[in-house]
This record gives sequence, C-alpha cells and structure tokens, in this order.
Amino acid sequence: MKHSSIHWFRKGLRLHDNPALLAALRDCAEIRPVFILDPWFPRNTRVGINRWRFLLDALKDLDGSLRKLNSRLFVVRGKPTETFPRLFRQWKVTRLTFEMDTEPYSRQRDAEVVKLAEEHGVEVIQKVSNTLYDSERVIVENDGTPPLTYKRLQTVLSFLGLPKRPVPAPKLEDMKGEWDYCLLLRAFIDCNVHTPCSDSHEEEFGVPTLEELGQDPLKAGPHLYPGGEGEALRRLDQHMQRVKPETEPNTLTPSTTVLSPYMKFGCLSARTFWWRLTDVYRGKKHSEPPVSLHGQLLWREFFYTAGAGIPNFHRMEGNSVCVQVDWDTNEEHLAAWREGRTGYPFIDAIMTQLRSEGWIHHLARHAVACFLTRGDLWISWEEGMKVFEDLLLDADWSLNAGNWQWLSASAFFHQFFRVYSPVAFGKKTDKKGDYIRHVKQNVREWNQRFVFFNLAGLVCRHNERKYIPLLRKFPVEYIYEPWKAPLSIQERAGCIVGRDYPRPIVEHDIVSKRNVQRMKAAYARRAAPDSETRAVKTGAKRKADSVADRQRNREEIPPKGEAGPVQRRSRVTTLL
DNA sequence: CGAAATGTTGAAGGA
DNA sequence: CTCCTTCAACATTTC
Repeated sequence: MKHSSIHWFRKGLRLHDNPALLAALRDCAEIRPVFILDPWFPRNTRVGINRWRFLLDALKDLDGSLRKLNSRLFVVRGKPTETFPRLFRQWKVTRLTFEMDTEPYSRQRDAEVVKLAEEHGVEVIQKVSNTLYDSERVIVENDGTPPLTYKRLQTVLSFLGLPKRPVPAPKLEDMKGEWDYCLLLRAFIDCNVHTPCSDSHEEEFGVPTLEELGQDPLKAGPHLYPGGEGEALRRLDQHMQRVKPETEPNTLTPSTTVLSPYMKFGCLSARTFWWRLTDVYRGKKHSEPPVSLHGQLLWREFFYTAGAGIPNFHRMEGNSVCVQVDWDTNEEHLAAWREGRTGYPFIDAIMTQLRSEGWIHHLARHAVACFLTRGDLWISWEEGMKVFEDLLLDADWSLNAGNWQWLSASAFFHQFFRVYSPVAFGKKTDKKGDYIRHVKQNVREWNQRFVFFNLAGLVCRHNERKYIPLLRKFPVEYIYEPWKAPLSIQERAGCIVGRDYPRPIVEHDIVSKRNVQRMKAAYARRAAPDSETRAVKTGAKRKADSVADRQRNREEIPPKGEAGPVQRRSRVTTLL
C-alpha cells in the first residue's frame, strides 16, 4: 500500500539529517510537509519580533528547498489538535511523522495528536533527531534520573557510544520513486511520490508575513542572522574552513560560530555538526570537552536531558534540583535591566545588543544573568529567563531554564561566592570598552551590512549600531564607570550621568556582599528546611540530602536491572 | 566513614 | 601576558 504522509515540522526545520521526513517518504504516494501556526499564538507568547523573523526565514528557506524537490511547505493556520483531524480526512492521510520533542508542553501536545491520529487510523512515526542522544535513554542509563554533573553525563554517554551518523537529505530521486520504470505508466498510474498543490497554495498555505503575525516589521533589528537551513549550513562550512575552528571560550571579542539559533530551530542538526567537527579535528591538535565545540554540544545535551527528566524545570517551585531563594520583586529594577538602563555600561551594552540583534556572547549572558539574580538585583532567574525567551534568537526551553539556574547558583553550580563584577569582568577582555562604544572592528563586514540596510530602506534606523553611543566619548578610565568621571569630563564627553545616562541603580560592591549572605542563608534553609534557627543556635549543620536522594524521595525508582526498557520508559514519562 | 579533590570560564593583587 | 595566591566557602565526587 502506498501511503499518504504528512511530515509535521516543528523544530527540525531542515531536510538534512531528518529521519522522520525520510520515514514519511518510504512507500509513499503523497507527501505533504506541514508547519502549523496559530495566527493568534504570537500575540500571547513571549516571542520577540527578531525571533519571529528568524522562524519565518527558516520556513521560507524550507519551502524553497522543498520546491527543488517538486514539493512545497504547507503552513497551516490553526491549533494542532483542531487542525489535524480536518487534514487527516481532507487529505486521506495514512501516516504522520515528526521529530521527537522532549519539552513538557510539546509532549502533551504530541500525545493529544497521537491519540487523534489513532482515532483516524493514521500511523505515527516519531524519530529522535533534535539531540545527539535519546534523552530518555540517557536517563534510563543513569538509573532513572538525569545526570546532574557534566562528568556524570560523560560517563553515561561513554556507555552509549558515539552519536549516530546523520542521515542524508532526501534527493529528487527519492521524491520521484522508481521514475525509470514508471515513466510509461505515469499517465495511468502515479507511482511517484508527489505533493499535491492547488493554485491557491500561496494564499492558503504560504509562509506568513510578520504583519500577519501582528508584528511591525519596522521594529525588527538589523538582520544579522537570517534564519534557515541554507544559512545554517553556509555558516557551518564557513567556520569549519577556518584555520582554527576552536573558539576561545574565555574571551568576549573573537567571533564565535553563532550557530546556536540554527541549532534551536533545528536548521542545523546537532549530529551533523558533531561529525563535521570530528572530521575537521582529525589528526589536529584541539581542545577537549567541556570547552571544545564538541563539549558545547554535550552541554546542550546535558540541559536537554535535565529538562526532559526534571519536573517543573522552568520554575523554582516544585523543581527538585533548584535552591529555593527568597528573590525580591522589583519592577523598576527589572525594567531597568531589561531595557539596558542599569547605569552599568557593560550590562546596558549587552542588553542593548540582545534587544537589537537577538544574540549575545555566552559570557555576556553570564554577566547580565548574575547581575539580575544573585550578584546585584536579587530578582528571580525566572524573570530573566522570560526576557531571554523574548529576545534571544536561540532561546531554547531546556537550555534557557538550565543556564539561568546555573548562573543564579540555583542548580548545577553552587559557588555563589564567585560573583561577576559588572565593571571588572568586561575589562578583562576589552580594556578600552570598545564593545560599549561598539567601535567597528571589521569595516568591510559593517559596510556590507550598511549596503544591505540601505537596499532594505532601513539605513536611517540601523546605521547607528553602537550599543551605547551616549558614552562614546568617555575616556578609557571611566568607560566602565562613567559616574566616577569628574563633571568636566562628563561635559566634554557630552553626557552627564544622572541626566543623559542613568546613575547605577545599585552599588555593586555593597549589594553583592549582602547577596552572598542571602544566598548562604538560602542554602542553609535547604540543608535544614525546618530548623534553620535551631541549626544556627546549636551551631550544628545538618547534611543536605543529595539532589538524587531528593528526587528519589518524590517517586520511588526501581533499582537498575529490575524493570525492562519499555516499563522504564513509561516511568520516565510519568515523571513529567 | 571522613578527608581531599573537583567543579566551562570570579576578583584582586602580586610575581 | 600568564601564572600564582588569597579571599570565603558551596555541593558533589573520589579516594
């Protein structure tokens, strides 16, 4: 029997290394690649305009690639649970394929869709291709809980062996079936895979515009990182051809790959990236995990596994690995942080770049995350996570929640006495504060952008790309601390602190010391939740349960070897 | 069991 | 520029 297949794109917006798409094409007469978009959804979610633009880029790219295979992308407006029953009937669907997604929201949605498919007699095929390994498998291998240290993850993965090789993208031959044999019969029996498209495809199923999603295109920032598989593979090639494909992890200035947004949307496969790195590194001297690029992919794996196995991973409450902290509520401070007006130029420059471009360096994320939470403002990491979700092109549920817990010393990382200084940290790699002034280091690259914006008619909005142009003329010794400059120097720089640029909203040296003590108290409460005062009085400190103990206490997990893989899988699922 | 070592990337100061 | 110590001091893993 020849199938009528739907391949459902969600993440995994690519043709390469897409095993679920290949599964859809097997023994298939009709294939319809589908992306489902609720036109009202954008108005109710924390997805900023730059991220929407990236998604639409990726969809356009996907549609273009599918056209080359004599197919098309169907962008279907609606909710998955309402849309699929209609599509199943209308298109006489027999098979639905999609990439497995481990996020709780997606799992619930997918479970509902699988149920609907069963009711309509539609076969469902799900494949793991977003991560290097099957997260559930990693959890089972670690006795039912996600590894909570990087070392532990490495140990578990060593049992599982190397990641699978990526599968090739479908080619035109795959879409045409056994063309040679069928050519003569083609008029009578259609034995080729094809995608039935109507003349009204564009109006009905075309990729939407930003306007359709209720976004004002004029509010988008410079288009530095266009979305899509094509751009992802181009960037990958570009970085793999560099003499030294390593990035320096401990500096802000040298360029990193900026492949993270492409990874988030699945425009680039983690396995493709992994094996390309292996090829490039073969026989050459290179760094090792955790700092190497292989290591970065394993960090992604680490947080994905944590997100898949720890209930309420995106919250403090009900999250077994998260230290419960008495964060303050301070709307003014939160807004100042979000909008880049804390009075600390390094912090404000980073937040300005984030808002405008949708990507900031890893260590820049550390600096602003620490500042918002345990370092300075003592505001919950959940608030920071929401802002990143809005503004970061690469905002990925598990990684975002996991890294915010890390930086706020709420989970995984516990050396809360190591506080990033909003003044000193940036100076280490950028003594002159070029980043704050945004001195153009690569004129040619900037000129290309200039031409591009010019053509796009956006030149007036985007030719001023300095992160804090106000502070441009401050001398080097005051660029990180403009409030310390004498008034005469402020006047000469054309910027008076307190009038043109804000005074610091907190005094770092004072609040950071206070916050370390508050953190210490929060950890003490965790160690002895019901007897903090007693512990202090007697001087006795009860030993904290290990995280694994506390997780086990929530739900008993059978000892290794007792339950078979199938049973275990369902157990893991119930943990969610 | 308890001590020692370890942990992707702190800051400040000195050699 | 790199390496070192000291600051105060966490959880987790290893020995």
